[in-house]
This record gives sequence, structure tokens and C-alpha cells, in this order.
Amino acid sequence: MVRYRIDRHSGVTAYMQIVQQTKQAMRLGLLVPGDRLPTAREVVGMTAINPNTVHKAYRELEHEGLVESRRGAGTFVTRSLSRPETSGDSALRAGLLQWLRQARAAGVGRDDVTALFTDLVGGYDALPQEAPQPAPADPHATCQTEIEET
Amino acid sequence: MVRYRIDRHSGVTAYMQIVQQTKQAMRLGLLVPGDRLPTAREVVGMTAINPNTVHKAYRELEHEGLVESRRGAGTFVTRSLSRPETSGDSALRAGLLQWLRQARAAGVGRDDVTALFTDLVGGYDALPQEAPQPAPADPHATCQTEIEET
Amino acid sequence: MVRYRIDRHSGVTAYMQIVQQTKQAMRLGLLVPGDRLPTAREVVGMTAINPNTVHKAYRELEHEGLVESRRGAGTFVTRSLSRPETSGDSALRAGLLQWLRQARAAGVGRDDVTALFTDLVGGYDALPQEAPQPAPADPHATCQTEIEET
Amino acid sequence: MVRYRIDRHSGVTAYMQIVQQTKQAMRLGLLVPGDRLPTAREVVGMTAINPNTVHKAYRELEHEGLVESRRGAGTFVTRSLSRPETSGDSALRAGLLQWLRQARAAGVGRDDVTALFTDLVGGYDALPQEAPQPAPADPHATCQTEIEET
DNA sequence: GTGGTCTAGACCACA
DNA sequence: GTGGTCTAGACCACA
Repeated sequence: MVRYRIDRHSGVTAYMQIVQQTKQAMRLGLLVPGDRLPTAREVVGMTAINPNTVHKAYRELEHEGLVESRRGAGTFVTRSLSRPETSGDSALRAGLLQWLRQARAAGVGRDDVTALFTDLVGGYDALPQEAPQPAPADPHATCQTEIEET
Repeated sequence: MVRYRIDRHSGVTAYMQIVQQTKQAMRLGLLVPGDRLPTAREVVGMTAINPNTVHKAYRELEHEGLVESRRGAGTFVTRSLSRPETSGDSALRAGLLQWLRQARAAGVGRDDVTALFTDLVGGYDALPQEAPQPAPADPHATCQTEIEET
Repeated sequence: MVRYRIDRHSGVTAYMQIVQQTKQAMRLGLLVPGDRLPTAREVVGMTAINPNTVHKAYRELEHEGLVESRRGAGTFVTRSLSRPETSGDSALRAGLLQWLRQARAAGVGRDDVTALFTDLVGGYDALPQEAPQPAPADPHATCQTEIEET
Repeated sequence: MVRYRIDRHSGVTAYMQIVQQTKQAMRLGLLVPGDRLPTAREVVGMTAINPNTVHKAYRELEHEGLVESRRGAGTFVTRSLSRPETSGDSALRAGLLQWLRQARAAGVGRDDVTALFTDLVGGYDALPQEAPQPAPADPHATCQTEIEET
């Protein structure tokens, strides 16, 4: 079952956090069509928020066409947001994990890592969409670049 | 001067976005101790939010001990959050940029990239802090993992 | 319930008076952890100040870690500042009250009494912390000093 | 020369702090008619506030008829606010100092002592103005009261 | 011109 | 009903 965590100091409203975390789980393939979302009661148990707030979040998801609530049965995922490229055994995932390990080994804190990501992802849509990778035939060069100085 | 951008659809309150973007700029070394933050009027000019909202954000930063406002003079950065490891010419930054290029070339969207990051950074603090990388003596192997079939 | 009183001629801003009076009540044990502060509306009722001003005061207290506001529920005291030594039936309290009576009987005004206190408390931290009272074995002498010719 | 100290977090404006501290000094007899107040330049030196602010404070004092500024000579005290009852060698002063020593010896902090004073002085004007002291002929009883429990 | 305080009032999130 | 956010705008303190 998905686990929700509400951060009351994040500046994001509680119901929106539920919405975002649900979508997040769908993107990662943790929630796929047919899966049932936790009941309001269950969410209340994990987050200490009011059931009305959970309902509001689920209504929002339903409105976006991502889930469907069936009377007496629960709320179910109806669409898939997952992409094979970001699944548990994907190379992209492995690559990012690798990078995070380097950052961690370099003693960089989580907040700084997040700041760096946020900064760079801001220009994401401007990156080339087709693979103009420097030298795919010679990964070593790429490595050098990555480990030395760019 | 720092530039703020308010995304009214992000679910994050406006004043909190100012707070986060300011800290972000401090982490990236764009704002260092002694620098003056934009005046409330200037922020109003760039973002079309109310001066009171700017003031609220700056006050929050002041409460956190990051800035100090001096009546009639402006609001000034008092602490440094920047780390050399994440600066503009750092290897970490280059590495992450490289990874983002791969993701983009693979046709993965910005939201999915962000979902992946959010997911993995959740376990960041559990990663080993000292470099137990598979084969530190042979960086090529590491590269393979990172680049193959992406 | 705590009662706030705003003195508009004191030179202290309204929100700060709320902050100080709340801390004051906490120190005197009139507000203890778990207690709910008056709602913004109630404070507006007793003081004729704007709800935003009350909110500002409560937020300041929250920043100092003394209270916690729960949306839809109210604002609650989370820490204790009370000390048994200054409670309603303490000897210290009785002693000070006795001194104030003497001052009043001598025809000294409230402003002068306050000036005297402010002046002497300025050196409070320099007073000996252990009891080197002139003649602890003979309290009568001490009494003389305190009462004679007043 | 009087020493001013500005507390920027007290909620009292700077010029008002100058006014209050000046009156305070006058009440305690530290400033008597004929004394010259520090020049704006001197105050700027001790407090790091703007000379305009000092002028504003002095103007306020002049408006209240307490001081008088003479062109090219300085600002001079014209009235006395001091009372013999609160002078340096008064019994009242000694009594309060004695009480403060007891509080300090009991381990009570400055903030708590101030809270207690503020609390009790609030009812000062309601205290009896003529001397109905319990038993001036037998100070011992009073002492007991003060030291034991009341 | 710069920040600080306060008011009045709208609208939302939450219990 | 309770607190949170935001706007619009007035007025003040300060440099």
C-alpha cells in the first residue's frame, strides 16, 4: 500500500501533498491500474489528517481522470503514468542512484543535492531531445568528464 | 540580482516559493553573506505578488537566521549556505547534467525525471557516506553501468 | 482564559505586547503545555486589534517554539516556562509584594518604582548566585535593613 | 554621561527607547537639571543609529518640557524627575536589591524576575497608599512572612 | 527610498 | 468555526 507522508512545514497544502504523492507513486509504477488507494481511514491513520482532506485529494485525482471511486469498494487507479524508462531496474534509475552515491560520498547533504537538481532540471526542457551524447562509442571519455572537472 | 519566479500552479504558497528560491540561490553560491536581497518593490516588479508577501518571506528567512533586514537600508544575507562541491564548475554538477541529458535523450519527461529523483533522494541519508563504490580502482566498470543501454 | 490588554501609548507594538503577555502568562504558570490560546476572534474581542495582528503574534510565538497552531483547531501551548519559585504562593512573590507595599506607602509612584526596578535588574546577572546574604544566621538584621526608615 | 542601549528586537522603536532611557536616568537622578545630554554624534557612536533618530527623540523630550536645546551648545536637562525615595542610598533601593539577591540565590532567572515584577506592579495603583504595614513595631513577623511561605 | 506595522477584508484549508 | 494566505493600502521609522 502507498504510504503518504504529510510535511506541515512545506508550504504545500495537505490535500495537494496527497495528490502529488499519489501521482508520484503512479509514475514510479508503484500504483498501477486496478490498484486500490488506501481508504480515508487508513490515510488518517498514517498522517493524522482529517478524512475530509483525504476525500478532497481523491476527488481531485478523480477529476483528473486518474482514479475512480466505487461506492462501498474503495478508490481505484484507472490509468497508468509509469514509464519503463524509470522503472526499478532501468538504467536511468541506476545512473541517478550512482550519482547520488557520489554526492553522498563527497559529503554533500541532501538539501544541497536537491538544490542542485532543482537548479539543473529548471533547464531540462531546453536540453537536446535526441541523443547528441559526446562520444557514446567511448564511454571512458564521458567518465573522465564526469569524475574530473568538466 | 536574484530573480524570483512564482509558479501559481505548483501548490506551494507564494511566500514559501520566495523562501525556497532564496535558500536555493544561497546554496548555489549566487547569494553570499553581505549581498542585499532585492527590495520588496523589486520583487513586486518581477513577480506581481504583494509587498506584504515578500515581507513575510524575508521575515521567515530572518527567523531562520539567514538574512537580516535593516530598516531603511534593505535586507542582507548573513550566512553562507554554499558548498564548493555543488558550484557551477563542480564535477557533481557536471555529472548530474550529464544524467539529465541522457534522460532527455531517452524521451523521458521532466515530471518523470523529477519523480525519479524525488523517489531516490528519499533514501539519500541511508546511502553510504564513505566511497564504497563497486570498483573504485576501475572507474570504467562504473561508467559501463551508468551508460550502457540508456 | 488569558486576558490580553493592549496599551497603545506604551511605545511597544501591539503584536509584541501579545507576545510578551503570553510569555508572561507562561512564566507565571497561567498557561501550561496543552492549553489553548484564545482564538484570534476572541483576542479581537478583548483588545480591538486586527486578527492579522494576533496571527502575527502567535506566529512569532510558534517560531520561538512555545506554541503550535493547528488549523481548524486552535493554537496550543507546547512548552512550559513556569517556575515554582515565582508561583502565586511563593515566598519570592510575597517578598516582592511586600516591597511594593512599602514603596506605595512611601508615596512613590508606579513609574518611579518601575524605573528603580529596571535600573537594578540591569545588574541582575552580576549578583551572586549563591546566598552570601550579610548574616544568614540572623535574619533580623536583614529585616531591619529592609524595613527601617522606609 | 548617560549610556544608551538600543534593543532592536524589543518591539519599541529606536527613538522611543532613547526617550525612555533618558527619562529613566532622570528619575534615578543620573541626569539632573543643567546636565547636557550626549550629542547626536555621541549617541550615534554608542548605538549605531542615525542622527535623525536621536534628534527625533530629543525633540520629543523637549516637547514634554524635560530638556531644552541651545543652538551650538547642546541639549540640556531642565527639570528634575528624581525622587529622594529612590536615590542611590535609599532604603527602598536597598530593599529591592535585597529581594533581587534572594531571587538570584534561589536560581531564578532574570526573565522570570521581570515577569514577576511586571505581574505585581500591574496592581500597584490598587495598593493602599497610607502605611498599613502589618506590624512596623515588630519587623520579625514581616521577615518570617517574607522568608518562609506566605 | 527602504523596511515595519497595522487595518480591512477576501478566500481557502481543515476539523 | 478555526487558522493560513494574500491583497490593497495607509502610515510610520529610519538612512
